[in-house]
Amino acid sequence: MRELCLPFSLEPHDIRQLDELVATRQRLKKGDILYRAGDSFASLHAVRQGSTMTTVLAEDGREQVCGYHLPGDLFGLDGIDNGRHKGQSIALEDSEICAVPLERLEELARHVPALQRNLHRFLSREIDRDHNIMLLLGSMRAEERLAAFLLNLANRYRQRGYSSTEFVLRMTREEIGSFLGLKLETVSRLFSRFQQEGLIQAQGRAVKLLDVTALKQLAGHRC
Amino acid sequence: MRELCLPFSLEPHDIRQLDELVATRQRLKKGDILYRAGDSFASLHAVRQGSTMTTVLAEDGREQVCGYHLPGDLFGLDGIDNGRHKGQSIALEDSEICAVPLERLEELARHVPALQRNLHRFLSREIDRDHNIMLLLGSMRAEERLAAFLLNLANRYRQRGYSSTEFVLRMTREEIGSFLGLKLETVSRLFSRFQQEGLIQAQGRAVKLLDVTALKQLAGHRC
DNA sequence: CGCGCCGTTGATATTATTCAAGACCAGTGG
DNA sequence: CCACTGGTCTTGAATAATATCAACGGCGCG
Repeated sequence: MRELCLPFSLEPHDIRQLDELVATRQRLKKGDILYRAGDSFASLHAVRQGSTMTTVLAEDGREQVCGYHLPGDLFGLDGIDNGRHKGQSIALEDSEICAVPLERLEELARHVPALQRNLHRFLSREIDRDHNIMLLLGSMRAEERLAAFLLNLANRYRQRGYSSTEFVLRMTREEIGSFLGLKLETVSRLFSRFQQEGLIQAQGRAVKLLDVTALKQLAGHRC
Repeated sequence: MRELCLPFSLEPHDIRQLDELVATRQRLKKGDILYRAGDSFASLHAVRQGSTMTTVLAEDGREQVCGYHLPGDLFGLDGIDNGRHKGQSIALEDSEICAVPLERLEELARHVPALQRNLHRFLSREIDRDHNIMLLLGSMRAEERLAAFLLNLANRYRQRGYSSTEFVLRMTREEIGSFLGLKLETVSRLFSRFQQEGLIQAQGRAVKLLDVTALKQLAGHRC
């Protein structure tokens, strides 16, 4: 959990207590579902290894990808409200996920103000993140969305000490499309076009960013 | 504050303490800005009378409406993260807004588990709400979005004891368009079409829902 | 009373989707 | 080892949805 936001600036003693909370450490295979809509909610989840994707489903079956989570990310907060998950979470590759029981986390937060604050910070960041995605979905064109998506990934890989210009996507074109509010063919065409224009080099899911400046310009400096 | 979610199931004594927190009660005129992006953040806000709209801005000036807040709604949680608001909030009509200092709310939440839980519930609901908007923006067509928007308002007016079928919008066509990821002309055309088809009756911002069933069908039962 | 914002509507342009065909690729079983 | 298969990805052509540009009417506010 050290890499997560929750322990930030906590006393060593409190960090130890927080570590003890992390009850289960679950291994998932690619495609495994961690929870479904309607499942009872009890814990936040943290990616330790691998990656996951969270989605919401409409009644008519349409699906919207809401999040793409890399190691160190915390997710699965929908459901605090009524104790039932609203969306679902699926492993994009073989992954290891930690569960943090909310009730015990709240208990600890009551005694450790810094932890309480970090938890709120985290929830607030999640809301900010969603607002940015709403901006993306509501007012950006297809090419701008993909550019923003790639730059967002670049930043997150950099933060984690990986190459920010060369990485392997774990989502299919269709999943990326769902995340960005586009159809898979549109995503595929954009990858081809970006490549033609020398912005990226891509073969399948392996991507290399060649012209980050141009991508930033496309994305409106939003990343 | 009684109508808000925070006091739900709290002891009278704790509710009194919560009431005392509500420090300022601010009057805003139509168009007044409550806070701007970058302003320092210290309080959550609650609508007591009137209505407000929260937006996020892109560097290039594009604006996305993220929320439309009616009396009883709590908003303005962006900014817990780093103490600065990420978006801005503007009054859509003459309004009265309460401020709830976060620090004191957190202090109280540490001693009142039910309040702590309600606060988390609220943050979680906000995230769910955003995910639903992402679903709307990412996978629904223009007419479906407007139908969902109108039904969402209908529900919220019903909850507040007002007519759920007849209300006055406080947003311009352009603001509705920004909220729904559409251009103002598209919104205007949809209002006209819905009227022609007998789904609604509208003149300007005064709206009457005539065929809620059909609207629900359009929105994919999402409301 | 007039000015400016707001809303409507039409014609046209642009963007993204849909439908369709085929290539590629990894994993499986013969 | 190879052929097969299902899922994924790419690409083209046609189509549909929405945006853009433009003009005008109306209402409300000063």
